Amino acid sequence: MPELPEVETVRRALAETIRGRTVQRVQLSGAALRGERVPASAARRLAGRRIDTLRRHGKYLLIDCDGGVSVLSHLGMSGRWLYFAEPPAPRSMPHVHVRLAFGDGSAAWYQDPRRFGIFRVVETAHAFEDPSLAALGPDPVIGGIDGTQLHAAARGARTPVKAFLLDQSRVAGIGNIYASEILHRAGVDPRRLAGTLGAAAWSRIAEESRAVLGEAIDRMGTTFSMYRTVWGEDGQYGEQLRVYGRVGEPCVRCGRAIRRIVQAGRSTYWCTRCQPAGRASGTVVRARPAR
DNA sequence: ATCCTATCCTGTAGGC
DNA sequence: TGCCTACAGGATAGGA
Repeated sequence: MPELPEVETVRRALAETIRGRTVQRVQLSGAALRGERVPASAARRLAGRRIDTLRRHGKYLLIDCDGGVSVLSHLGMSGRWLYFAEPPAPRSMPHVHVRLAFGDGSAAWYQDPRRFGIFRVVETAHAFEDPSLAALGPDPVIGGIDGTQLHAAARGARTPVKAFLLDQSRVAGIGNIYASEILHRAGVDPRRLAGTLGAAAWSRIAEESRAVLGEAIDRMGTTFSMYRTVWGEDGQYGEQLRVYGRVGEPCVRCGRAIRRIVQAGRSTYWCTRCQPAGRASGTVVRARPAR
């Protein structure tokens, strides 16, 4: 569910709310997250720690505490971090797997119905050696990406450009919603093989990646169904989506009906007129000879 | 080596 | 209303 803009929104909100607070008590549901049971030692290592810094790379969140300990968090499809100045009764809210209670009575809870997320306690100094983080490509918002870099990385790649953008080892943070949005704005057919795209297309993709992700962060992300901010609010970028989830609706640029296809088991939305098969390849489309 | 598929889960939307 | 199916923002172990 949550992609880079949603995780960044969560990061900023947690920095506002829980930074500087001291964890007084940690409660675990005991359930496994992504098949990995959160060990009781995780709770022991966090108790008494003060939250110092909140970092993000791609869709991963790092909550750095004093004492050289960090939480590595990934929201999977349905994960949420919620902040409460005054937490509700635990039983009123299902699927909460981690409860951090702070000294001042406030709390941060990690809720994840589908349990595809990650919650690990790692050493801050070695956080990026965790296999999940070590495998990530550059973050388009933190370090930035440019077309030249993407063009070089895609050399020889036979995977469709849509799947290429979803590959977190290539670029970290783009998910299924924003991949469709970026390709629409860049005017690139999602079915094109990544290795066949030219410099101009990659330049547009890099530029639109920054633009789309930045605008989505400004609007606190996209609430398509389950994502919420730490205060339980909807993200507002959904109104700005040009193609995602809009099958059959007219393209905002040209009016042609948006189409949906399935690539690698996931929905892709695109406009056949604004994202023509030939354009990104540099093929010159000649006017049909007059008859 | 590089691809796509199936899979882990629950919640929700839509058809009948 | 209720039941059923399809699908969902992710990642990854497998098989082709």
